[in-house]
Amino acid sequence: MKSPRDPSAADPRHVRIRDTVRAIPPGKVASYGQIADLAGLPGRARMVGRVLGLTPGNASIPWHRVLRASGELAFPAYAPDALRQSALLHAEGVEVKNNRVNLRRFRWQPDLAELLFRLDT
DNA sequence: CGACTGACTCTCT
DNA sequence: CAGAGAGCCAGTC
Repeated sequence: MKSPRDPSAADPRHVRIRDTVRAIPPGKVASYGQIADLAGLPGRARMVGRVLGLTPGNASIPWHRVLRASGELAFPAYAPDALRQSALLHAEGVEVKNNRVNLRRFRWQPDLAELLFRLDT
């Protein structure tokens, strides 16, 4: 029962973004812009960050697998969120060095078949 | 409607 | 490779 004054929860764009982030497999990462593109929202990288920020930390969404296009974490090194994020990444085998990840090694690059399969189900 | 802000990205130096 | 600048877009005031 959501009031009509709370559009964010029902915004189809937000839903798409969260679904796409959930499609990132463990041990892999993606950039904000990449998620926006895959979600059918090119140019909305900032919106991806916004949605993740609105999402409660206890929600079942791998927010830690999303980084900047440079491979850097979106938070300043040593910030609580950055420490938490790198810990989660390390836990699944992703190396975080100097607050950044080597995208050449850990970037998630789904082909069309994998993408459709993961977004479906 | 205009000004500001920000879990962004690209280009140029 | 670090910094500066500009572009972009949704949300807030």
